[in-house]
Amino acid sequence: MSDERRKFTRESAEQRKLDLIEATLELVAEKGVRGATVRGIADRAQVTQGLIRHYFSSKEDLITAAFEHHMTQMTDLTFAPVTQVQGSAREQLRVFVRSSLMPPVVDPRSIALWAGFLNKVQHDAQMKDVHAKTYVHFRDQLEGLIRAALEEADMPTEPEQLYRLATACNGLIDGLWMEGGALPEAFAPGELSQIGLYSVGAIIGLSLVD
Amino acid sequence: MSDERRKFTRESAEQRKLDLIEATLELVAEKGVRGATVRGIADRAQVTQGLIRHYFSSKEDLITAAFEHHMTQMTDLTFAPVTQVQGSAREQLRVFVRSSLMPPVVDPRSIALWAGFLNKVQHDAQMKDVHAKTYVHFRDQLEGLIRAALEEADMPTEPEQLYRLATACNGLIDGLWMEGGALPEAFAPGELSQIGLYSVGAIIGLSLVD
DNA sequence: GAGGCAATTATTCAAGTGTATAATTAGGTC
DNA sequence: GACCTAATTATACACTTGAATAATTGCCTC
Repeated sequence: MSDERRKFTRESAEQRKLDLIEATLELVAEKGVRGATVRGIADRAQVTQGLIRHYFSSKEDLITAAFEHHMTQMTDLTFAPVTQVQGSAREQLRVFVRSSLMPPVVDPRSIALWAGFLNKVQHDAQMKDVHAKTYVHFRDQLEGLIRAALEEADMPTEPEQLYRLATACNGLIDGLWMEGGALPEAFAPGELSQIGLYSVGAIIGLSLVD
Repeated sequence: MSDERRKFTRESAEQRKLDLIEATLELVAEKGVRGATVRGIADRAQVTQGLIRHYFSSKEDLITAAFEHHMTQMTDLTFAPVTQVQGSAREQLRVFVRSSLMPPVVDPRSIALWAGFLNKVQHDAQMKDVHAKTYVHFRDQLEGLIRAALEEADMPTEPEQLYRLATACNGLIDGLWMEGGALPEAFAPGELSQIGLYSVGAIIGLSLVD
């Protein structure tokens, strides 16, 4: 019959896994890890629940894969703007701070995912490792940008002091990121970036505002 | 018979509610809201599950009560040290920043609770309201301390600028608080407080380090 | 275009979930 | 010391959960 529909179409393993991971992230953001049920995920990805077990050995496995995918994505999103800047070290630092405090990095969904995964992160060794590595990477990149900007301005800094500056700026950015995502209506567009630039500049003693 | 044990003992409504709320908070911190089941909560509080319905109209109701209890407790914990200081405005600000970045305010459990409740906060109007009010209260108190310290130092500041300073310091404290709770082993005791004092001082232009 | 096999769906299962209702019993009152 | 009522336990129910297995079926190969 001409109106007979395929009951399903086959997809490549990569595509199907990606579909399942993205559906998982949506649901984790909405309801947390325990609220992201295999049936809910399958529905969201428009497949039946049995397929999940075909691609992932367990729900745990899928959750871990989704977490790693998300962390990689966030890292890429955060550092992409900087790699496209050819300007001075100060300009690179400015771009980094600004883009870290704007959409799409600042986003209620990101916060919801961070919160949704935290329990797992605190209990699962593998996820804890990924989380710590991502944090250290972010902090180290920031420290490198700060060091370059200070050297460029003829303000060489002791390693220990540099560590403190980077930790402080990292905390500031994370805190503003969190507040921007948790209370989106509390800040005007660009406000967080402005506050971030001013404050990072104040902390490191090198103004980042024009 | 002399060895016959009471099958249960009656408690006042306040005590039982508090027991249930504390058991709830423990489980939310450990497993999130959905992982805090009525049976698990009842076990933890050493009662049977039916009793929960006797004191709370639903699990939802208990969760909300636990959240409000926790937020009140955190607020008290945060502001108690300041109220016991009679020193200068600068000294009060120092105490506030320092104690906000030390145990028991900085604590993995607090972060876990924050994360565990976030989903509910984002979806439940009542909880969103409590959350926003707590945030605003914290920010306003901080702004007041900053204003007083700056006035005391003969550095009067425009309201708009003051708002920006308070938001930045608030973000900094929240970010360091989050990192201290999420990565406890990454910071030595007192390290976060030291970094916080230095950075808040840098942001507001009034050193808080001796 | 016929096989064949892996991708996908369909069904089943035991355990856990919140809620509702019935059955006990502790502990104050007279 | 016998009520007697509210606190507490005990039991039941309908539904959801992750996982396991069986049954289909799309699509590539020859």
